[in-house]
Amino acid sequence: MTGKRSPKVTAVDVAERAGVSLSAVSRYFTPGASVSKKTAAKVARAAEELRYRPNVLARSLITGRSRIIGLVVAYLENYFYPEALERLSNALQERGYHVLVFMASQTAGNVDREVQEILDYQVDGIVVASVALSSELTLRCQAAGVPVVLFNRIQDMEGISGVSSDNHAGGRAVAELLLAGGHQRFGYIAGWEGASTQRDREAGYCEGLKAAGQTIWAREVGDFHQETTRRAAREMFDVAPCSRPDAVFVANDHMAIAVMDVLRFELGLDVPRDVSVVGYDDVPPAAWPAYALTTVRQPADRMVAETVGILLDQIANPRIPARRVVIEAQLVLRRSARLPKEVV
Amino acid sequence: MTGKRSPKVTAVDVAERAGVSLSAVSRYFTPGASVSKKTAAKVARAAEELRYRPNVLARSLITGRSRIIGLVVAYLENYFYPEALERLSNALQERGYHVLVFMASQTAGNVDREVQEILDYQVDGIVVASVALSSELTLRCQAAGVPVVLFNRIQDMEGISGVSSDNHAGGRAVAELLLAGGHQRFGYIAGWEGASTQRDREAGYCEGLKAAGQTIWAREVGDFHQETTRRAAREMFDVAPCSRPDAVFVANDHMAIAVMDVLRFELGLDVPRDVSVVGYDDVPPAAWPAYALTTVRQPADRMVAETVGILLDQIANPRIPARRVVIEAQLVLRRSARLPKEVV
DNA sequence: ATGAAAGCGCTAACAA
DNA sequence: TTGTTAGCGCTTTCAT
Repeated sequence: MTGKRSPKVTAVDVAERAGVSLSAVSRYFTPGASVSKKTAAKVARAAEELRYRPNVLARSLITGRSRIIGLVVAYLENYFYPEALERLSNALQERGYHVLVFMASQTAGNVDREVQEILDYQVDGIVVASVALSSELTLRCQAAGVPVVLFNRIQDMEGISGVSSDNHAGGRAVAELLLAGGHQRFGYIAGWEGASTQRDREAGYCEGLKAAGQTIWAREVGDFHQETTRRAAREMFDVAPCSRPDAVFVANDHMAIAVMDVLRFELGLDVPRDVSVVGYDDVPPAAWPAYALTTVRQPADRMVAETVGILLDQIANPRIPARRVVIEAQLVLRRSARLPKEVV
Repeated sequence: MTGKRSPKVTAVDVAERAGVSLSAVSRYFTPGASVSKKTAAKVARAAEELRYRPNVLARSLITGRSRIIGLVVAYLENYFYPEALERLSNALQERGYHVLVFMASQTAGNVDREVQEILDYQVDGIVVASVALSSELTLRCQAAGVPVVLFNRIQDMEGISGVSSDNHAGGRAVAELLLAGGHQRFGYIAGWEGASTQRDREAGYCEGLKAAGQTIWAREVGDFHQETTRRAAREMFDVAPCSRPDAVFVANDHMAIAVMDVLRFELGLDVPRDVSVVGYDDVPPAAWPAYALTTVRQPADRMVAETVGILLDQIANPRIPARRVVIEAQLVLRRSARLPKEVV
């Protein structure tokens, strides 16, 4: 078999061979168009023999629909995102869409160029994971009639849909758990401070502490980044035992795992005897027995389902207003945080 | 600001406003075309005011190049792949390409439908990660003139490029390490047996053992899947101490981590005192101190660079023959495997 | 360096 | 139900 490259087979070729018109071929490949059984059979046969497949790009030039969804994503090293990506892609694939990936430059703020490029591809919709959009860009998407859904982020901007878990309630639940566990000195390791998720988690945590007359005892910033987080953890815990927190809430699991490693392997502390650690997300490694991380579960499946739902609704009917969906987040109790006596 | 959707701005609109011809606009947006400074300025201005951007889909209809690379991927829960995907996408983005993702149905073999769909999008090239292709499909891609590169898999089929690490040598190096560590009973937990990576790693391991007059003492299959692997580990290690392996090579890190957890937390064994564990890939969690997994590093960066290199070469010149690249894999020594005395 | 015109592969009126 | 025709938004000869 030589590597000879056959000339491109078009619908015209199929039409000729089948002895029908170009439109007949087009109709055969358009779901729900009217073709008689007889012509359908003729087209089917010719198409099969010629190994013809419609060119979706040419099609979308006319229909105005590319069946491509642009996805902007930044932190694939946070294992919440690969999982979300897999589910998102699968859900969209089932409905005949596909995902075009755009990696956001790690340097925040530069998402704008990516989004512009996405628009160039005539995508039918955009999912932005874990980053925010400038209002300028938002406007552009709206002008282009391309719906945008923020995944795992909420933005108070007209016309921008968003799906997230209830970060505020989640943060508050962590505070209550830690309080009930009889802890005294509460640490917090923040994610990147520009992120709404980070802010909401922290606000909920503080509010929960405050309701019990407590406040944060120590605070560091980990920027959603493991190395930065390790430094933050050393800063917070490599001190005299009496001034060291006995509980710490870390803005996500990815960082919390780094914190646990520093605590146990660098500082020789026991988790949870010396320090309770709680994360956020419930990524798969949080469930690995070596960590058994108590955390707040973000239901990726439901978040993806909502994201897809909003997006497809808006594609089908552009006049549907933007929706912001906040999904309940559940505490997942494992071994990294001391429990109140009664619960045990 | 109302959500009014502006009518689509085309190159004709820009031409009119700039007082030039359609071709002038096209040339302005075509790198390396001849436009005078004066017209360029006029077009630039009009385009800016109208917020015009070329429609890449319409362009590719003519040029025959979509600047889209199709990626078929299956196991995003193996953290080797998110990392690879991120690097791949970044590398391609730098060269003006973008990745269209196709999740392969978990049931192997059905990749064919995905690849066909990819072809429909007129992609310029295809990367297939972690799965094999039928010869039928391979032929189709060739006929369509679309180069295919297998990532992390090698297939002995004419016209199919592939990039992988040296799985055979890697497996052999593991055997030698374990032998040097003074182990006596060698276990192996296999990945999915249809995978060439799995077969090569096992073959190398066996060969290494054989060279020292040893053989595999116990063997189970984990299918690249954590739950299956946990069962396999119980089967292998929940036996009388005298008949239990004192070293085990697991076909990848994702599985090796599950094995370590079963060993330590279910069976109460110490790693590496009771059992040495070695994995393959060197995914980020392998370096987390809680595992400190000795493993074989697959250099994702180099593998991606080679993949992109082959792909772009073949896109640029379709007559370039398929290339198979095998990249050296390095042993990474951590704490999960006992070391020979001299090395310590 | 520029414009006119042809056409990429397809769908969507419109007539028949 | 079927075929004819006119484009979708752009690039690319070919003249000028």
